[in-house]
Amino acid sequence: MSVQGTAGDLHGVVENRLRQADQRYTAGRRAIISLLVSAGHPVSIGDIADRLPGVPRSSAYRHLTDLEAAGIVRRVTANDEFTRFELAEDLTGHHHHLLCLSCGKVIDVTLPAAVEHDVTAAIGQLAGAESFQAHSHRLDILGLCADCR
Amino acid sequence: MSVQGTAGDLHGVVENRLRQADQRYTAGRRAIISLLVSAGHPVSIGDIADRLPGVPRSSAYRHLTDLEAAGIVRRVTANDEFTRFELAEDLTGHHHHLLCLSCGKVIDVTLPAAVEHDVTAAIGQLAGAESFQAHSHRLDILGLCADCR
DNA sequence: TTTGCATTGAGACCCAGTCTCAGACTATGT
DNA sequence: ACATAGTCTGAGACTGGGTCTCAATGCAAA
Repeated sequence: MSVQGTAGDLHGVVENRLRQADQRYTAGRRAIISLLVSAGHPVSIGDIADRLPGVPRSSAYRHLTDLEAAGIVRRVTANDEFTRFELAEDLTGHHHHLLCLSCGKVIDVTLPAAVEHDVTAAIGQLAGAESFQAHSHRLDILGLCADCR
Repeated sequence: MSVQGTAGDLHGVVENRLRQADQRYTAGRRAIISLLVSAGHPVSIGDIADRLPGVPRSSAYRHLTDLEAAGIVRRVTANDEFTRFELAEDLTGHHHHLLCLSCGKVIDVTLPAAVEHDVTAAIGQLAGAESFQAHSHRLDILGLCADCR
C-alpha cells in the first residue's frame, strides 16, 4: 500500500504530487522533505530551525502547510506539546506513535496486522453508528521513554 | 474499573483526590467539574468562558491544570485545534474519540471489549520492545461529523 | 483574632503559528 | 533574448491560546 523505494523515487513522487497541486518542488521544500526523510521520526518547527537555519520560520510553516495540502506530510500533535510533522502515511506506511510525556520524543511503531485489521473494522462500525465519515485514525501510546523512565 | 454512580459520589471522589493533593474543592473547581459532567463530552476553554462567565480565563486554566495533576481531568488535543478537557478515564470509563476535522466536535465512543483487549496486549508488546513505559493510550478517529460531511 | 497557607482575579506577558507584502525567481510565449 | 505573468520567498508585524505574577481574599486551626 505504501510507496517505498529509493530516495530518488520518493522525491519523484513528491514532485508529482506538488505538480498536481500546481506547485513547484523548490529548494526550500526539498530541504524540508530531505530533513523529514533523514530524521525518520516526526520533526518540530524548532528542529527545522536548528537543522535548516537558512529557512525562515514563516517559510517553513508555509512549506509544511503546502506539503500537507498536497498529501505529502502530516501533522502530529502530542498531548500539550507543539506540533510536529512527518511524511504522509502512504509514503512511509501506516504506523502509530509512542509519545514520551517527559521529553516529547516520538517513536514510530506498527501494530500487528491482525490487530490493525480488527481496529479498522471496529472503527468502521463505530463511525457508521454516529453517521461519522472516518478519514483516518491515530493510536498514540503515552508514557515514558527509556531515557526518562 | 471505572468509578461510577450518582453525581454526589463523583463529587466525593473529586474532593478526596484533591485532598490527597493538598488542595481544596472550592466553588470555582466545583463549577468546572459540574460543567464537565453535564456536558458529557470534552469542553474547550471557550465553552467554559461562555457557560461560566464568572470564572476568569487564568483561573480556569489553573483549575484545569490542578485537576489534571490530581488525576481528575484529562486534556484532549485535536489535530491543530485548541485544547479541550474531559473527566479522567477512571471516572467515566475508557473510551476513544471521533474528532471532526471541520467543526472540532468530539464524540465519545467505546471499542468492542475484544478489540480493546487485543490493542492493549499489542501495546504492551510494542512498548516493551522499545523499553517504553506505557501509561495510557488514545485512539482518535479523524473525519467529518454528520453535520459537516 | 491572629497566623499561615491555599485560592482567586486581573492583567501583563510569552510564543507558536498566521498573515501581509514587496521583491526574487521561474516558466512560458513572442 | 526579452517580456510577462504567476509562483515562491524572506522579513517582520500581528493574533490569540496559554502562562506567569502579584496583591487581595478566603479558610482552617489554635
